[in-house]
Amino acid sequence: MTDGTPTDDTVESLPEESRCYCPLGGVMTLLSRKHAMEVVCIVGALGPVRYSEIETAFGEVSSSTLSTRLNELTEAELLSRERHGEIPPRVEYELTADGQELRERLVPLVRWVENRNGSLGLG
Amino acid sequence: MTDGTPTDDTVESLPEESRCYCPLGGVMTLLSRKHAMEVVCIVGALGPVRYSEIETAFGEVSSSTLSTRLNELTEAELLSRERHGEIPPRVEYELTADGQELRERLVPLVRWVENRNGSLGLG
DNA sequence: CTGTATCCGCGGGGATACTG
DNA sequence: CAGTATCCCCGCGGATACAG
Repeated sequence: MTDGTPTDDTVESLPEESRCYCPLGGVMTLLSRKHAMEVVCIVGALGPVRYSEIETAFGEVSSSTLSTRLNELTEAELLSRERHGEIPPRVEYELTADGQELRERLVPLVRWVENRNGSLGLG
Repeated sequence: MTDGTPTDDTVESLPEESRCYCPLGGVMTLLSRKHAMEVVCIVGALGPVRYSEIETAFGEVSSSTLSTRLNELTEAELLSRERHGEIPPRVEYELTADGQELRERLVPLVRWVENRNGSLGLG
């Protein structure tokens, strides 16, 4: 999208041997951790955002967990951490280019899930 | 897609208040469980598929875990279970209409992740 | 073949306290 | 403010045995 990566994966166009059924590691494992997708969405939606703002956007998440998630995503280069290093400390998180590409794939999924949560009684 | 649900969620068109940063429950929690997304992809890719075929498609997954995942997804009406009830028992899993909608959102995500796994050393 | 039942270990994640 | 360190517990998920 930003780099010419093909994104026209309409399901109909996928060949039988679409390589879906292979062991997914790394990022997929990361994304399966609690609140990981939400963090990506929040940071994407709120733009450059501070730690406490993310914390507030969540109703429920402990600081340790959020911190861990943030580090993992930053480590995976999905998030960038910018320190405006003075006192009081000011740090801003933002999606990297890769993070935005991820979010583009995440948003349709999340929105679809939200709709289902609403229409059925699954939430 | 099959029912007129809007699917044109290009990120650019999303307003600032895109409701991404809300507590996601139910299906999202389910999808965050181990191998859940893979199961959806496998069943989608392999069409009506038997238990043992799914088990084989995974290199590593215990029968209990697979069984649990299958039940959860069926319970959520993302999968359908069809019993051709004789002996030997023959059961086939298939995506429901909802399951296919989900898979449509999952495939771009999964494929993108796979590419990253390949290009970086994250897998 | 298609699962379920049981046991159990490991680690994810919450709470809390504390630091730069 | 922006986290990290620690403790601890729950529950996910693997292994195994067994059932319809």
